[in-house]
Amino acid sequence: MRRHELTEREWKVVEPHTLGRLGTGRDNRLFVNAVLYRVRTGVAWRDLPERFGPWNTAARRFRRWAQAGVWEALFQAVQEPDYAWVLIDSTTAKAHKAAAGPKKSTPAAEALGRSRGGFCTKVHAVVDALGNGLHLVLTPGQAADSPQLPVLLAALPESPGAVVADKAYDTNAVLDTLAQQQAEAVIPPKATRLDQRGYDDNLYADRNKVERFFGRLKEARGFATRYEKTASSFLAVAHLLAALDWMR
DNA sequence: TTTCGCTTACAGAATGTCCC
DNA sequence: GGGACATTCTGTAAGCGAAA
Repeated sequence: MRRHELTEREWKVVEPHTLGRLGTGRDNRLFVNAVLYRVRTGVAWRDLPERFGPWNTAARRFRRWAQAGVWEALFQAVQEPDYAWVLIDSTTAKAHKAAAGPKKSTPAAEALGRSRGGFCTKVHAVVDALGNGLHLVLTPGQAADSPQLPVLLAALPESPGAVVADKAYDTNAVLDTLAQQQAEAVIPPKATRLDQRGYDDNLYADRNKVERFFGRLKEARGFATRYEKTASSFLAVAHLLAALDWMR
């Protein structure tokens, strides 16, 4: 087995979710390994090693699978969440110049925007009590964090016991959402709040798990820097990495 | 002669399209 | 699903004329 390739155990999990008819097309495992190689090393599609076949074919197949929801389905299938509490945060991925969105779309529609650090995409995530990814959302880099919290929670099949997030999420709208879901808000109040409400600081100390989740994903150069023009392709990269993170 | 500002051409990358 | 090629985008370098 070469570096970056799927282990036997990982392939057994991934294989049921792959597309393609038997007897046609190239080896699905070889293809998934090609995607992993690219995502983890950050090489351009056209620089894909020859052992993976024509780069163009692999690139297009990756997009087809992304549009068919294969990578997202895999991400959802591997989850065995602990909803005792969830942690929410965001990170930014600087966009490579080649990631400028396709002409038929707009930068905002492809989750691209200017922020500190330049042209970038913001990745919002909710992870379970053990620090495993549950749902991911992309927005342009300048987008605020707090409006995405309800979006992330709405994607969960059940309401968590508590939600842990940093001060950026201390808004009335967020607190209302959590109250409606009967989830404890473990969010420090902003310094400007007149009501400096208390929160469970022991649980808040657990917030590093979502930071570590991003850290693990960012070990892949293809996630730390966005090379994809479309949001769907970049989200597919994130889904694949988050799925493999569950198998670690 | 140098500097500035503008335009143009090109390179390099991901994605789209046609056809099989 | 695959092969070949086209399209579209940004950054950069080169070319050019005007002004200092």
